[in-house]
Amino acid sequence: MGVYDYTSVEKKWQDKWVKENTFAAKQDFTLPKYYALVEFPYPSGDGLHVGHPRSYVALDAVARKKRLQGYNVLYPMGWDAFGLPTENFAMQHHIHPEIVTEKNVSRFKSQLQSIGLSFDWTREVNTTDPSYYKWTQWIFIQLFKHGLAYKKEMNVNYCTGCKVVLANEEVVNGFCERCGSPVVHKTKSQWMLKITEYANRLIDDLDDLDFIERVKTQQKNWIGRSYGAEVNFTSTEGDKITVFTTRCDTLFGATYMVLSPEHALVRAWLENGIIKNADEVKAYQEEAAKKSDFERTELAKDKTGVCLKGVAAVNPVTEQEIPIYISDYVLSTYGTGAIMAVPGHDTRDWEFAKKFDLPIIEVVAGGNVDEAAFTDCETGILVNSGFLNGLSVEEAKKAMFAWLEENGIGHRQVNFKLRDWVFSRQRYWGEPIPMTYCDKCGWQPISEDELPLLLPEIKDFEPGEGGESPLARHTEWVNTVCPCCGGPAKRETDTMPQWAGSSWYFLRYMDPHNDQALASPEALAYWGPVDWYNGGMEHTTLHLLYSRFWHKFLYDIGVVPYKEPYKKRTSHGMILGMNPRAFVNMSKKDQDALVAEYGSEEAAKKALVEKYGEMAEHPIVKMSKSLKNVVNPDDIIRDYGADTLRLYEMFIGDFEQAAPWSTSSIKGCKRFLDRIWQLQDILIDGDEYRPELEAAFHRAIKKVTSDIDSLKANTAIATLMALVNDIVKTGATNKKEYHTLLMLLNPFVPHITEELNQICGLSGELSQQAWPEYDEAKCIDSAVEMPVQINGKLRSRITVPTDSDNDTVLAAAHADEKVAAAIEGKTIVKEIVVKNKLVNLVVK
RNA sequence: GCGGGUGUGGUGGAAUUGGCAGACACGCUAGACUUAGGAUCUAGUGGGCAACCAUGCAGGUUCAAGUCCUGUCACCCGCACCA
Repeated sequence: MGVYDYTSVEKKWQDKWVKENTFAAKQDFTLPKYYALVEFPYPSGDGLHVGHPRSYVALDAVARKKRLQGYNVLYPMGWDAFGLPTENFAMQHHIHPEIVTEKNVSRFKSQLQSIGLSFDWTREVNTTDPSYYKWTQWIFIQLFKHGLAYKKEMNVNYCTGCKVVLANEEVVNGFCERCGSPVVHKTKSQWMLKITEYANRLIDDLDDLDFIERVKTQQKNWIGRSYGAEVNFTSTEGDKITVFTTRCDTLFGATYMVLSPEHALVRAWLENGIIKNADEVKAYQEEAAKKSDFERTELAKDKTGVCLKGVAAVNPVTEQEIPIYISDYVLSTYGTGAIMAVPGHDTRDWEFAKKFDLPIIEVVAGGNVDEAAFTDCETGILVNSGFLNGLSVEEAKKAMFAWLEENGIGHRQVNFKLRDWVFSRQRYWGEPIPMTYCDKCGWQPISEDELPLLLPEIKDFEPGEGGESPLARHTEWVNTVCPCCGGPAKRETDTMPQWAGSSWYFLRYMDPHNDQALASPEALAYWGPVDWYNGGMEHTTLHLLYSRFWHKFLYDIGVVPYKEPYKKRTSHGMILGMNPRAFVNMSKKDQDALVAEYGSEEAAKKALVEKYGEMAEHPIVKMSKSLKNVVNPDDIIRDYGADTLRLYEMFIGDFEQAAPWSTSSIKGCKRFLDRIWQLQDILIDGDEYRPELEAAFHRAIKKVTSDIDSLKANTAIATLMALVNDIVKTGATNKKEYHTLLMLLNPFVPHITEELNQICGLSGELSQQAWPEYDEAKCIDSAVEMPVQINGKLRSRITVPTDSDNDTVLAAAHADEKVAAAIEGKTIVKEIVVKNKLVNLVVK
């Protein structure tokens, strides 16, 4: 039948699918539904790289299989198109971001279509479309009306590169997650969202979800719930100093206190002249304020601080006076910004106490507090602790809670690491925040029937130097009337962060053209929640957490009928590339040249590390533009075809694991497809599996069916390769077999399978057929080959009828020549037969 | 430091409840067909001449361990002075 012309065949089917909307979800809400979702991309100017399709193809296979199994499948795609790179590109090239976005979207879309993904393109959404962001703004207004959006003057992370405020989640080691510029602190008035209000539910509700474990633990750690107590100390000046502690059992061992340098009491005491060493204290405060987050963590090992002279605290349980220090190891943003220090049983306090020569009292026996803090809560027994003596840590905590409450000194308290979400960005290319400020009425949302509040068309979207939004310069837009009193008011000029539009997009797919609501209640009830959501690990504490928060809020106000947006969450591993700077990846010629230059291979490698950093030691690294090791899917499709690309991405390895791209391995996938193509030459009639292949087919159906659902496409494909090998060995295949094979392959390689099915006239379009069924009873061959072990070592193999009883199997084993020779003259101690698996004879 | 994960041929990776380690593929070797081969096909391919030895390392349980238990090492990812 000649060579397979993948280019024209793939084009033919892709055009047909787009033209006929073959994969559009049906509006029939009585059918069983399945909602498969992949994270919609940010349409950057670079186009797709081979990492994108890994996620898309995996769920495409799931979606295609579910359709064949009779589900009404929603598998949508859209564009998360607001964001900085587009805006930066637009500024550099003096093109409006809207035009840049449009261009990028059309490139992405044609790339996705050239992969043959079965997206429902009738439901495409775009976060920058006013008919979409109308509802993003609407949700913000609801958040405001329910007290979950508030404006606050606060210390924020400010990226010196992007000139924009960042959320905590966007700061990595003190640097901007996106551009890598240092992040500094600034005080700015910001819109905040009270995600902390949902902290408990965001943790607790994880229990019922089918999320991969690392996503759950990462979210839990990020939210960082800890159970403890708030305890009130008093100062010698009569102030109440509240601390948070998880170890109230150690209160008798609190020998000093530490406040964060920013603590309000320190400011008050300085103002009142209570602190005698004010200069020293002020100097330390300034020093601490200057440090970036990065410096603060870098210097973490070495404790610094200043003792406040002229004021002390009283330990409420010992009634002893203890000194008060300020130190930047106490964070103003966690707990109460103040701690009771128990050097005997907290590592940080211990280090601090050693450095400042403070008393260390052992209150939990079991370690040696002179050498190190004893932090074991399991085995320790309370000592030197009055009424707690002799108790375990757990018991002592309970007793202390009771004592604190009885005496009005403290109470149980739960604290979180999670901070409220900084929601303002001083940028142009984002959703306008639909709020106005009036001197009389304060902040007011604009009337909901004025939504969407359109982003005004402006030309100068450079950010202001002082970190001011570009919109602020457009007074004709800024000046408006107060929706409350009708007086003069000003619009909010900050825009929403990139995460806004993606926090609810999966709901819009359910009913994307609705102009009365973000989606109809019927559509929301039918399609939700998302059955399977796949996306990157990097979004675990960003998009994934944010969207769970918004969803819970929408649930609370009755918009959505279920409290979690996603039933199941998985995460694909990255596709890695060759590191051209690693010695082992260089051509022989370049290696020789380097060896010649530096004298030896070792010296050459060392020189590379000096030149490029440690990275030069790793042969496999992330793909990046700077290394020029990015593989473009367009090239792969041109050289091998979309089906080969799809097959390879699924075959490359464990889906959850990172995998290096290999240009040679991909050939194996191409070869396999060519063999599938060639099978048509040996096609014979027949509408039943031939006996010699029947069991193999039933097993393959079973394996592929379950493997697609458990993200093991690699083994599903291996099974199909083995099946093809078996078929080829028989020298022929019949129509029934070929059709089943093409059906099983269809979710992975839809083009070639549809084409072969059509050429050979096997059935109507595969996309309209029913998924093959298997019969458990027929998965088993009539005879099995069983290994025979003597003392656990393989000695021979016997073939017996399947499900033979032990006596039959043993008789066959003993009849075997090699076995007989091996046990010659030995005593049989034990005979083990595992049905259909193996025989083991234990001899002496 | 805390949390999560991974260690299997030259490479990517397979191995239901413990039950033939290395499926499937890449690469490599030899051969065939070819003017040619970076195409295709056939055969071979963990190590060792063998007995045997092999799943990071050291023990243990078991008739039987990649899988279970104890200890240990290495690497990767996330968080990181969170009281």
